[in-house]
Amino acid sequence: MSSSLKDVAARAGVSARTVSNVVNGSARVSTQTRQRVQEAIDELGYRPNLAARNLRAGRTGVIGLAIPELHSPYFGELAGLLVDEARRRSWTVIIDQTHGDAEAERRLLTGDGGRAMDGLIISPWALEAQEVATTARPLPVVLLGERSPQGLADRVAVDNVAAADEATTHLLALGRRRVAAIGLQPHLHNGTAEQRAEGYRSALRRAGVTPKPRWERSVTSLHRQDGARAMAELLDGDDGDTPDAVFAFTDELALGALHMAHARGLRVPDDLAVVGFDDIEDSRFSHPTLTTVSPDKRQIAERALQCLADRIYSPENEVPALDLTIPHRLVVRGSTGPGAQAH
Amino acid sequence: MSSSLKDVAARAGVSARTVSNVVNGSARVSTQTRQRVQEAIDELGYRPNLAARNLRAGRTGVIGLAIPELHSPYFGELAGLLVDEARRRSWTVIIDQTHGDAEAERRLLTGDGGRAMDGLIISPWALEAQEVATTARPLPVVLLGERSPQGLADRVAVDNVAAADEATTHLLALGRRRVAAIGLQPHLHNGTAEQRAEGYRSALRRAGVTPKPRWERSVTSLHRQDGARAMAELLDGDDGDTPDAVFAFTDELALGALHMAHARGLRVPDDLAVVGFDDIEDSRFSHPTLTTVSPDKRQIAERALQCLADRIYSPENEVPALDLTIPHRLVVRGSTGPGAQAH
DNA sequence: ATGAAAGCGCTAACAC
DNA sequence: GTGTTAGCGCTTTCAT
Repeated sequence: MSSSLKDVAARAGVSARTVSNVVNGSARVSTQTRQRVQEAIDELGYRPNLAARNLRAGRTGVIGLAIPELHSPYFGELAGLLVDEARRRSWTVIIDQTHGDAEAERRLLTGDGGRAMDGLIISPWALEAQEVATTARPLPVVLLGERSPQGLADRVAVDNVAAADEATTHLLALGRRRVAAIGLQPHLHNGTAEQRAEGYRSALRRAGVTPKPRWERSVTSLHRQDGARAMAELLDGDDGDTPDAVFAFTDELALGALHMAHARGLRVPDDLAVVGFDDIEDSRFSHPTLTTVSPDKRQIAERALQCLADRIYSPENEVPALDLTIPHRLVVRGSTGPGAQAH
Repeated sequence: MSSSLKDVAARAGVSARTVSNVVNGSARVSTQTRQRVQEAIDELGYRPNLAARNLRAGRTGVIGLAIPELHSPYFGELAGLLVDEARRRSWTVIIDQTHGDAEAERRLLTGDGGRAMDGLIISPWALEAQEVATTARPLPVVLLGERSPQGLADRVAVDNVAAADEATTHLLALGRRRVAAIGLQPHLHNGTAEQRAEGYRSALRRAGVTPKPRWERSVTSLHRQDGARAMAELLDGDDGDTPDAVFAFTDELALGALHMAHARGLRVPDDLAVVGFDDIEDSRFSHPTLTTVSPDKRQIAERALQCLADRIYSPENEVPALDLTIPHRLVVRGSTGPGAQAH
């Protein structure tokens, strides 16, 4: 098997203590001894055993990342940024996909891993934010997304209501009046959908447009095919009152809607203007390119890790839970670009 | 702090041994004792400490997953499947993004983690497969992708040459003769690009078409913008000899090419037929939908985990390294669909 | 500047 | 069926 600290000590003719000091660069060791120890380390190919180190230190250097789905572009991009940022801080990331399942979300929180991690970043779908916060205790947790833990834990999110309002207002400013929304999720008490719907409605009302229930389409999940299906429902309306604009609550939904619009022979943006939410990579290359709300994902990742670091390294600072709002901006592209002005 | 096995033992009035047995369900324990212990566990909210368990058992229950980039759809989808499959086998996954950087790839192999994992799944970009295999020793490793470790470790991949040949042959069968390729990476000695180029050329030759250097476009990375740039180069050819078909080595490249073709006013598939590789979700909803080579990703994930499990749990079986070829199929969609027949 | 030794929480070999 | 005990490899007080 592989060699231990004791082996190194024996080989270098010093005590374990000294080897430990060399490895951790902690106390002062004479240059001569250090060199001898280093040689022994190299010769033996010694690697400190993390399990033992953690057992002693009571800290693992590992954080958990619980995310609904890795394959969706938004979460894929976010996970990538979070992993990189964690690495910068010398943390290892264990990742888990919850698929929005309550049991799966609880699994990590109840420490199924057994103090296997120092902290957790979670984007809950099924669980109430408050349940997440209380269940996790005393594990430091940062929540990502719309559901507020009401001061029981740190949270990082964009202002969804404002962002949805902006997106809708943008469509209205083009002169569109029959503005539909795709992405409600009444079966989930999902803050995301609710907040975006709220922003959508408030923008309509401010413009003097009465929200129309038929134009608010629900979806089961947030993927392209759900968007395509919802778009089909909108176009199949028998009252001939089809929308001239759509605000989709995610880019994936918007791309699905775009797909269906093409299939039905609609011209985008002339016949139908479309706005999405997330600014995933695809949206910059779709046909037409997609106007979308762009949250600052990098900042989400950085702030989330910063919060976690503060909780882990300074638990004694009983700082009240933070609620960080990350900036976003509306990126105007082809799907509402030139040609989108209503006639 | 949290309670230990010893605390539980004291509270239940039994020895540590018995508690351990209850927790692990190992030896037989009288129903009465078990119940008493269970109560103590519940009351104290006891959770076994993983670090200690690992230290004893010499096994961590953790596997590593080293992937170039989480944000790219192909790797995002694959990572999702791998994580789910690992979970099914009760493994925890620590994830790392290498960004195709040699140092980053080596980091995990040299056990920077310090036996922090029982095995590793890696999709190398920078490192030679053989270096990966030898550096990792004695850590069990499964390689994903095109570079062969020459029997030094297990590998799971699709037959790239055959797949690229099929894709190209499909374009030729439509009557196209000016078939370009996008995605060569001469600066990387990347098996992927080389093998796909080989399949592309062999298909051309078999059809009596002489491969033309100008039609083989190199890219820096494999993303949409690289595909768009390469497409622009092809269309900017001053000899008027522009291609009537493109085989892109990844779907992302193909989608970028599609984007540029639209921008230049080309009709796809009429003016230009396009085939990609990977079958990412976007390709089913792009405009037009993308014909692509679809590797069986789920099977890649399952087989990779199976290999790893065999090495970890039965290291004594000195089974020679496996080289598993995963099935793929050509999925024909709009980008080479009706209308693609050459005139 | 270095050594000796205790002990982190757990499992398993050995008793009974 | 259950108790006792010896470490797993490391860090860290207490000595020297």
